[in-house]
Parts: sequence; structure tokens; C-alpha cells
Amino acid sequence: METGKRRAAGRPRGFDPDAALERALLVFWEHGYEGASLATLTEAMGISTTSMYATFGNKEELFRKALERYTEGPSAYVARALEEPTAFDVATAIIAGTIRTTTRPAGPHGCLGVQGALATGDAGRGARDLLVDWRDDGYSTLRDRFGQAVDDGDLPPEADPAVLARYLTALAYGIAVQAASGVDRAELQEMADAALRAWPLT
Amino acid sequence: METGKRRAAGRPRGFDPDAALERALLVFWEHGYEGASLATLTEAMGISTTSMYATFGNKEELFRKALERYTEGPSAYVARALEEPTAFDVATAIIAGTIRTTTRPAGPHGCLGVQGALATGDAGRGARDLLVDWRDDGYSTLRDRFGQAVDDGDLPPEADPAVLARYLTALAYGIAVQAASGVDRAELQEMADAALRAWPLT
DNA sequence: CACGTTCCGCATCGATCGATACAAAAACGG
DNA sequence: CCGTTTTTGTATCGATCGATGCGGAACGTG
Repeated sequence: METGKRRAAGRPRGFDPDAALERALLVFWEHGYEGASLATLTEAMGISTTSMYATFGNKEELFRKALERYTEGPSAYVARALEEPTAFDVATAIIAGTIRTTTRPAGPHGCLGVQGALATGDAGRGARDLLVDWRDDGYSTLRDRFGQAVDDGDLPPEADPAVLARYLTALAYGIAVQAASGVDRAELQEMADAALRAWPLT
Repeated sequence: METGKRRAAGRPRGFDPDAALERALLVFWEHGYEGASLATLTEAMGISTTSMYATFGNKEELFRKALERYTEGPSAYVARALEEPTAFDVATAIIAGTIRTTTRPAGPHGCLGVQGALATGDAGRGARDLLVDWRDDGYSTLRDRFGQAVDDGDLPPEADPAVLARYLTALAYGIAVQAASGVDRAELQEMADAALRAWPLT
């Protein structure tokens, strides 16, 4: 069975799936899962509902793929931050990235992982659970990174990685909520600078 | 014109509006504005859609009244906290109240003012704007309270009331998001204790 | 008991929700 | 040029959305 990139038989697609997914991501980001209707999504994507279902499955699958794209795109600063040499640098990079991403001048304000589906009805339960897992993954990864910092002697032995990770995620989510409310980027950065002056918490 | 509490003519109501509003509040709190359908709301309230519209106006008005009830009920700890004697006591009371309210064992987790309508479609724009104002009011009141603390000498002269208020609201919103994700009350309190050990930020 | 007033149960409204059926259109290998 | 495969355009599905119309039921008053 040939699995090369040779063009498959049949009529070729008339649109770029990546570009369409990017548009869908922006709609979900701005309006949330429940607030983004199929009509709004497909209009922004420039395709018909038929093409959307054929390419992405259904609304929930589209959201799942948009979240993946978000993680590897606008939210990629998280993975990069984890590779910073010290726990303080990690924390600084996480917060700086959060502020930058949640207050982009030409883009939705806030964080998809927070406002995408925080409280929903039955129809949005799948998306809500998906984001709960997404946030939990971020917390766990951060906690493990701070645990490593304790082992390395970068953080003092009495530092609690779980507490530090909860604190930093809480700060990031709080920034995301305020960004969604329209709070200015400079004001958030000034607040974050003050908060990180007390790092690490004991 | 008599404005006494004398019973008005006509058939009396077959339900308690306060009790019905309390039920509606819980539904909005758990599912958000868009996730709470009229069918879900009226079923929880125990009344028909006709009675709901006659008594509360429409869905958005019902949400507005539920938010008022939330402010004077579950969220009343904010007003009480502002009367604490010192800025540190205010901050401690705000965070303690946030944790308690967002993790009630027999009630929705999270904060209505955050998850009620953080990102919405066109239909939820009214509720969203309402919550933006609600959060902004909370911030402004807190900032003024910390400004008073500076004037009183309770906080050092170099303390920035705006930064402190942004920080505390961010922490509270971050706690609310984590509570909505199912994070345990004790874990949040442990994190908050560590955060407040660094109070006031400089 | 009749009347005016208010509330409630039932049916239903047009609009929109997410999701599909169907056939024409556009590519391939033969 | 033909048969196969995949995509696209149109039209539409049943369900649910928020919101109302209407007539009878339940009260106070005369």
C-alpha cells in the first residue's frame, strides 16, 4: 500500500485546511465553543458546512483540532518557557507569554484554554472536559518542572513545586480573565512584575 | 396612590420569586449564560416560561437579577472584606471568601462573575458586558480601598493601589478558574497562604 | 354571585441550532 | 472517453433556541 504523498484520486480540495482551521481557531477563541455557531465558523473559514464535516468531523472535533493548533501556535510559549534554565526564568517566561498572547492587538483577547468553555450546557460538555484536561496538563508539567528545579538546587529544598505551580497557573488564568475584560497590556505587565518580585514563594 | 404591601387584586402567584431566582442563579452559575437554556432554567425554577417572562422580563433580565442576588449572597464576602481594618486583612478576607465560595461542596464550582459569560456569541453579549462591568466594579472598589490604606499609613507610601488591586483580582480569578476545573479547596488555600505571605507586593 | 384583575397551562411562533442527503463537479487511472 | 473517487453546492432535516397568544383559573371587590 502506497502511503506516499502522491495525490489521492478524486476532486482536489478547493481550500487550505490549515488556513481554515486557523480561522476557526480565532472564532472559538473570541466567542467560545458554545458562542461559535456553525454558521459563524464556516463563514469565517470560507467553506460550506459540507466541507467542514468532511474535513474535520464535527464541531467538537473541529474544536479539538483548533485547540491543538492553539497549543502549538499562540500557546507555544509554554513549552519554550519550560526549557528556561532556572525556575525564575520559567515563571517569568510563562507570565510574559501569557500577557503577550492574551492581549494581542489584532486578535482575540484572553486565553482559549480558559474562555473556550469554562462553564457550559450539555452540548458543550465535551469541549469543557477537554479544556479541563488541557489546563491540568499545563499545571502538571509546570509542577514537574519545579520539582526538577528543587532537585537541581535551583529552588530551595523547602519550596513546594505543587504550590508554586498552582500559584503561577492561577496568576496566568487571572491575567487571561482580565485580558478578556479589556485590561491593558502594560497594566498587566506592571502587576506581573510586582508579583514576580516575590518569587519564589515560601 | 397606595404603595403599601397590601395584596394586589388578582390571582396570587403560585411560587416564591426569591426561591425561583435562587434556582436560576444556581443554573447560570453552573452552566453559564449561554449554556443555561430557558427550558433548563424554568424547570429548575419550577415555573413555566410564561411565569418567568411575566415576573423577570426575559433571559437577560433574569441573568441580571441573578447576578444581583449573587453579589448580595454568595459574593457578599467582598463587601464585608472591604471593611476589614488593614489592607492585609482585606486581601486575606477576599481570597478566603473566594476560595470558600468557589468550592462549596453542594453548589456550582467557580465564580458566576467569571464563568457566567467570559466569551460569548452575539446572543450573550449583553451578559458578557454586564460581567465585564461587574468585575471592573470589584477592581475599582478594591483599588480605592488600598488607596485609602496608603493614605492611612497602613500601606507604605510607595505601594501602588492599582497594582495591588490588579494582583488580588487576578489571584481571585485564577482561583475561580481552578475551582471550576475541580481543584481541591485545601490545595487552593495552601497556595493562597503562600501568596499572601509576600503581601504587600512592592 | 358577577366583575375586574392577575396569573398560569398549553400550544405555538419564527429563527437558529448542529448535522445530512443528494447530485453535480473535478480530479485520477485505465 | 469511461468508470472511480473525492469534493462541493444546495437544500433540508429534526431538534432546540428564546419568546408569545390565548383562554381558563384563581384571587379581591362590589
